[in-house]
Order: sequence, then C-alpha cells, then structure tokens
Amino acid sequence: MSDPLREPTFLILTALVDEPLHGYGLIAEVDRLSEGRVSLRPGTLYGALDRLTDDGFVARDREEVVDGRLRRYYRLTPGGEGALRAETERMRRHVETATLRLQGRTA
Amino acid sequence: MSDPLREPTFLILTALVDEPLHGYGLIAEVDRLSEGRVSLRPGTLYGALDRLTDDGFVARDREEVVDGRLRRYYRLTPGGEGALRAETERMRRHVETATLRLQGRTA
DNA sequence: GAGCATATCTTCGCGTCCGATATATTACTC
DNA sequence: GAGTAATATATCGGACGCGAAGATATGCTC
Repeated sequence: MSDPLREPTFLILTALVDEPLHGYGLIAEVDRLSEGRVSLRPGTLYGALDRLTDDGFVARDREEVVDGRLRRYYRLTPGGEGALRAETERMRRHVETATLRLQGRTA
Repeated sequence: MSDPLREPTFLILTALVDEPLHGYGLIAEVDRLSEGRVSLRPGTLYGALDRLTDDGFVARDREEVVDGRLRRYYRLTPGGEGALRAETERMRRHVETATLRLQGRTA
C-alpha cells in the first residue's frame, strides 16, 4: 500500500476532484472545503504540488494569463483519484474504530 | 485548535481507550486495530509516548514485573480522550467531504 | 505613486516517523 | 547447556512533510 496522506495533501487532492485549479485557487478552495480550518501556506502548497506531481497524483493542466498574471492549473490524475479513494477508505475505518471505542467506555 | 494527529499517534490513543497498556502490548493492539496495516516500530512508539506524555494526553500507569521483565503501563488521560474525540470529528468531516466529491463526479 | 490583492515560487527550520541498533530476561528447542 | 525466538524498553540518525517568512511581479484603487 501507500503511505498515509497528511491533512494538507489530502485536502489538495480533494479540492482537485471537481475540476483543475491553479495554486492560489487551491488555497481558497481548501479553505472553503475545510470550513476555514485549514489555511494552506505557499510553502506547503508548492512543496506538496511538486511531490504529488512526482508521484503521478496530479499533473499540470493548462496555463492561462489573466490580467497579466500567470495561472498554472493542476488536475487530478487517475492515480491521484485512486490514492484519494484509498486514503478516504483508510480514514473511514480509523474513524469507525475510534468512534466505537469512545462510545463503549463501559466495554 | 490543535494540530492534526498522525496515523500512528491516532492509533496509539485509540488503543488506550479501553484500558491501560504497556509498550509491547500497544504494538500488538495497534496491529490488531488496524487489521495488520500498521506495525509500530519501537522508535515510533516510544517517541510518540514521550511526546504524548509531555502533551498530557497519556500518563504513566502502574508498573508490573512479569517473568522478570518490566511492563510499564500507559493510560489515556481526559485531555487525551478529548484530543482523540476532536481528531476523530475532524477526520469524519474530511471523509464526508471527500466521499461526496468522489461520488458526484458529475456534480 | 502608495497600498493592497492576486499569483507563483524559494529557503530554512522543526517535528514526526521509521529503520537500525542495543540491551536484558525468559522460554523453547535440540 | 547452547542457540534461537519472543518479550520488553530504549536511543540515534535520516528522511520527509509542513509552516513561517520572504522574494518577485502585475494590476487595481485611491
């Protein structure tokens, strides 16, 4: 199997499920997804993007120039979607296990 | 809020919910809990235990000598239980969000 | 033209985790 | 009684992800 994804990495992949986004757009989308709980910093974002690209989980999409500023879009690859599904499943199991244990404090 | 817990740390806290365990017992319990997916190494375990003790999430419980070998038990503190509940809740939300997005590929 | 928002990217340090290694005692096997 | 496996705790170094800070550049508003 693969290594567990950390929170920022997980949210970046989740944010890219619907459509390709550029760096700054990703920061906004992750903020929204996490209801303001996770604010990505540039160092985290671009480091993660490079890593995820090397791993084949995301790929560069188109580039656009809007108001003279470059927008570099990234999209989720099939491999990235698979990794996200696997990770979600792993987390679901952990959540289930912990929830059960926390409920049955009189076990 | 607090920082997200990494997988090994999360599982250590979960394993301690039911009853205090000693180091070697924790390794076995985490292995069982995760259905063999996570095998704690000593370096991970004792490092995490020291950290969690400093954070007030676990505390030393009794010590026993069984067959001449020392067993040092650790137990979950109320603070540790709170941290585990918070982390479980955070993960549950992330799982929900990701699941929704992955389902609605035609959203 | 000063200040702010947008946008990408780099550098550096910290914390966590893991693999390797060490130590000690008991239990089992031959 | 010698050798090996299992139990049990502990330390060290390296790898890696993350976050803080800052560099750089453009366009908009006042």
